[in-house]
Amino acid sequence: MPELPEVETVRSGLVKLLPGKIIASVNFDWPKGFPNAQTDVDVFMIGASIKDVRRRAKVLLIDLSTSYTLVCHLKMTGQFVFRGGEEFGAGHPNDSLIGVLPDKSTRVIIEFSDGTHLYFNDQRKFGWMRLMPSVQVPELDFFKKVGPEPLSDDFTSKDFIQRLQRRKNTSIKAALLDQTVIAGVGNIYADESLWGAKIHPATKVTNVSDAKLKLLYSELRYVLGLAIEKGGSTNKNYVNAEGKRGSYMDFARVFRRENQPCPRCGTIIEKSRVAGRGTHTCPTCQSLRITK
DNA sequence: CACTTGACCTGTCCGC
DNA sequence: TGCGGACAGGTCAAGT
Repeated sequence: MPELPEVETVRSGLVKLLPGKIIASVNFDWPKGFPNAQTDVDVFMIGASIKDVRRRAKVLLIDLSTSYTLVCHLKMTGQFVFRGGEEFGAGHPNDSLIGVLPDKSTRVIIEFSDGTHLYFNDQRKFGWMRLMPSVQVPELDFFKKVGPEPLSDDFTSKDFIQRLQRRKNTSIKAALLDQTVIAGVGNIYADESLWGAKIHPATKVTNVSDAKLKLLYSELRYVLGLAIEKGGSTNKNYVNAEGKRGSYMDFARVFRRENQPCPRCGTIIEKSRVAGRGTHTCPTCQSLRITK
C-alpha cells in the first residue's frame, strides 16, 4: 500500500482541496469496506462541511463539521482522487494513471455542493472507510497500539532503538514493518533504509549493534523525507489526490531493482523473501554477519 | 507472550 | 491463446 510518504502526499493534496466543501451526496455499496448505515451517512455527512484532513500512521482522517470523522485506510491499492472543474481539464500534464471516473474500481463517490467529486478507488478491496464520532477515533484499537511517527521532532534515535529492541528475536525487517513499533513504514522504505544502513533485512534485531540501529534511524528518516518530497512511490497503483504518480521510484536504490547494479558497490541486487515479503538487498553491502 | 503464516481481493505476468 | 501459479505497496486472525 501506500506507506507513510504516499498517505502523507494524499493528505497534503486533499487538505488543499477539501476544507470548506459541503457534502451533497455519498454514493456507496460496499458493506465490507464502508459498513456504516445509510441513515448515519445521511445524518452526519450530508450537508456537513470538511474541516480538516489529517494523517496518523497510514490512516487518513477526514474531519467533518458534525464532529464526525471519516477514518480511511488505503491498504494496497486504495486511491483518493479529487475531480473538480477546469483545473483538471484539457492541457494538464498527462501523468495521471486514472482515466474517467467512476470506473470499475470505484467504491465510494462523495459529491460536493459545487459539483466537484472525491472518488475512493480500490482495485483489491483491502482498503476501508469508517464514519465515527471524532472523539472516538483515538479509542480505536489500532490507534491505541500504533507506534510513534518516525518523522516527528520528538522521535529520537534512543526511542527508535528501544522500541525496535522489544522485538529482539525477529528480523529487523519484520520489526520495522510492525506498526506497533514505529508507524508508517512499509515494504519499500524498509528495504531502502536497510540498504542505506547496510543491514541485511533478515538479521535478528538482537544481532544489530546500537551503532547500526542509530544509522538505520537516520536512513529511515532520510528516505521517508525524500519520498515525501518526491510525492511518494508509484510502483503500480498509487496516485496522489490529483490522480498523478509519485517519483520516488526513480530514486530508489534497491526496491524493485533486482538484477541491476548496487549504486554503492556495483554488485547485482538480489531479490529474496524476508518476513513474508519480497525483499531487495545488495549481497555485498548487506551481509547477514556484519552488523558493526 | 513472541513470532510466523495464511487470508482477505483483483489483476497481471510468466512458464508451460 | 489458455491455464495455473506466484506475486503485488498492508494488516489481522489464527496457528505454532
